[in-house]
Amino acid sequence: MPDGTMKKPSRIQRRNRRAILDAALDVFSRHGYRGATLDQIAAEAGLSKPNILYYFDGKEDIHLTLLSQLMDTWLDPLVAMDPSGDPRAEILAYVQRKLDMARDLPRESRLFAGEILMGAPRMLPHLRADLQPLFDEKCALIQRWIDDRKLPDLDPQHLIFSIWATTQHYADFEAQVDVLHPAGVDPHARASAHLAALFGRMLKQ
Amino acid sequence: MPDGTMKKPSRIQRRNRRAILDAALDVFSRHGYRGATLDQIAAEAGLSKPNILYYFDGKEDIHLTLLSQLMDTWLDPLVAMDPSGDPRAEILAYVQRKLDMARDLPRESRLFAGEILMGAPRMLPHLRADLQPLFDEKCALIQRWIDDRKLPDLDPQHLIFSIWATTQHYADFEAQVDVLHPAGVDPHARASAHLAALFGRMLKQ
DNA sequence: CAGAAATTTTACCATTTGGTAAATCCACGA
DNA sequence: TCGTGGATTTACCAAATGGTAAAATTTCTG
Repeated sequence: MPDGTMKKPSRIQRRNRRAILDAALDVFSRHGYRGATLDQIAAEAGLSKPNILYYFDGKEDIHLTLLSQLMDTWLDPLVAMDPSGDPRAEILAYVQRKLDMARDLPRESRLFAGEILMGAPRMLPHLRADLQPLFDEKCALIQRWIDDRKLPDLDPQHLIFSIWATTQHYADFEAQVDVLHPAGVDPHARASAHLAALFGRMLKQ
Repeated sequence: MPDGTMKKPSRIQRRNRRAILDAALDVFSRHGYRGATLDQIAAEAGLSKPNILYYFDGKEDIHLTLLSQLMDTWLDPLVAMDPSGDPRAEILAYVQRKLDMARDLPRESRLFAGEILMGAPRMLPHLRADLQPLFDEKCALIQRWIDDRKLPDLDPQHLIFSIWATTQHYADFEAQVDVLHPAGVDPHARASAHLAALFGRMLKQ
């Protein structure tokens, strides 16, 4: 059993754990936690069900491993918001990074969205441990910028909520966007310009 | 079997169908389609499982009935956007109505969100039949307003996407908002002011 | 009230699904 | 090359779950 022990993982272990997590990300993001089955994950990973249970303690272990591993990637764009940069440019760059992530990592976005939508039963501790401190820190940073008259008076918390909502919308509600968006135009380019205008105006003195 | 026939439903039928749909809305919105069980719905409705299958053809029938019945309510705020009203006021009023709905009907919001998030497997026809024509109509209306110089140049489609995203965020991602939002302040009032500012600036000439 | 119709319960069933035990296979270092 | 530990498969199991048949009960109607 590769779990529990602190031995360095073998080549086979690394390969298979990666394959399982990648398959699981696919299946969980498309069907949700309850809708996903170990058989689906096993099939997509090219392994047998007992074999994936050789690498993970169970369905919940896979899900939780995914969530924790992806948390860092997910928070990176916010971490990169630089206190020494120009406030307006920093926030607008953050919007674009988040939008790029929605395009490049839609599975990750939907995985998190599904978990939050169901009340974050398995992720609440992670939210409090990882997300909340970062969120508070960046809210305080924006508030400082406001106090220094470098930004107009606005609500840092709800500004960040709106950035999350508008950018992740393109990944999480892709099915709806696809139905409504006219074919032939690049939704990402349009979204990018639209969000730049929306938040650009909001941040203007 | 009350289904199929066109007889007018009895008092008992109306009462029990309502109880089932209300219970189902609760359970589906909290656990998603796959995560919800007929036993849970039955328990919450105060009926036995075979009894709810006397009123509905199955789990999918309940889910589909809910989605269709709620579609009208869901689209009402957009329908109410008046072509003869003041453009800026109409759109800002729409934002507030959507935000109020996220507060007053969070179960409905999460039900739709879950369905869309999973690729809208049971709702795609409804989206094309009900949502798309309305969406196109209102996009055209906003475009007319822009052409008439009553609104600044903006992207109608993505403006509506952003309104949906920011307002529904408070219902769909409530678990996250609850973790991050400071206790003791009314998130709805703050959100209302924030969104009024965000979209108000966007719509200013 | 009597009978019919509608409603509800009891007792099931088949499938799916997360998970396990044990046998088997295989890679790799001595 | 051989043996050992890691990796994989085979054959299961118990619980959960969507659904059904038919009996029993309640409600409605004349």
